[in-house]
Amino acid sequence: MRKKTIEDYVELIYVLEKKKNKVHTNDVANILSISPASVTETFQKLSDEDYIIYEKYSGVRLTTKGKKIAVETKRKHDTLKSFLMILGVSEDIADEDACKIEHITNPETMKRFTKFVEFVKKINQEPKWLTRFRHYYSTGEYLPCTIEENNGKKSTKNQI
Amino acid sequence: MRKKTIEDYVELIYVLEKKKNKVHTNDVANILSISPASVTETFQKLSDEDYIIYEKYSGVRLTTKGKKIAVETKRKHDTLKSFLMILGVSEDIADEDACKIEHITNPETMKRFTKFVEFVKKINQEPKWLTRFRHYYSTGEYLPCTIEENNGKKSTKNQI
DNA sequence: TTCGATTTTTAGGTATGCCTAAATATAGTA
DNA sequence: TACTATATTTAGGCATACCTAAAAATCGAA
Repeated sequence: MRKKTIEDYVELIYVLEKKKNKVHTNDVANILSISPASVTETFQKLSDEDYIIYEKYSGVRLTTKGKKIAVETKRKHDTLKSFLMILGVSEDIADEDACKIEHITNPETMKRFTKFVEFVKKINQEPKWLTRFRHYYSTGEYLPCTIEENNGKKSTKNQI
Repeated sequence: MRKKTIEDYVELIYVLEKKKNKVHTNDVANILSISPASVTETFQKLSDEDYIIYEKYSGVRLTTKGKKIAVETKRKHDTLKSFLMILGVSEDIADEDACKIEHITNPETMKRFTKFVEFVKKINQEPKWLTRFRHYYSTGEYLPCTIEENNGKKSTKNQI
């Protein structure tokens, strides 16, 4: 796997803190699939830079600064995951890709994604255009938007 | 800037080859904003791994293998850029973000993006739902889809 | 056709994020 | 409480992608 960023660490610590109070070297090492020794090194670095409070052998907690980054990153992650799933990406892959994309996108791009997710979720059902997209994705067939007229017949007059 | 991948190099060489026949150390160094010495190192590595044909002091060309990667990467780049621009991201930022995202997304995700771009571009005008999305983005106001009925009046009955 | 300017390569160095092995601290149980 | 198992840290090492300075090759103009 790619090298881990500060954001990866604080986001993970943030998630684990909800369950465990203190987050330990081994917890992080197992999840990130790296050696505990490497986690210790990074804890020292994150502590120097004031993202976490770290005392040897006793686990870590986020500082205010660390928590801020964590919350922002988690929010980006969740938005990206929703965004990808709206397009039909499976949950596992959406989660993986969100993990990678969350660290690199421009704030403008991120804002577009956020608004897009909001836009799609404004109404309770799946929007018709999205249903048509899914149909196009799986069959290759492009259906024009058919509209239920008052008389119950369909029309292709007003394509949307 | 982040460390450059093999894909970054071959994609750039591919683009430059169209104009220059042979691509030189300095061309690449300037564009990637790294020292010519570093480019030489990477050329040696890419040559060892059969992505480019490299002879000292004489520039490089892509091999078949290198060109294949380059074309794939460029296609991903172009698709991502279009995708982001459809959502309203400005061209410059779309280009930058495409550069980063192109290296990391799962093929499934990439396929969804590709199909989405196709879907939107199937018809000549901007789809109505997309117009409504842009409106929502810039004003925060969620307009339900209004349909021109045969009698010329608008209705919000059939929301799409 | 030679010589100065430019390009490219080589040599040597730095920072970082990972590793393993060994040392040390802590925790749980007898 | 003491001992063993587990968790953590330290020490030393490796690979990589960058760097600068200096050497070497090439180019182009007089």
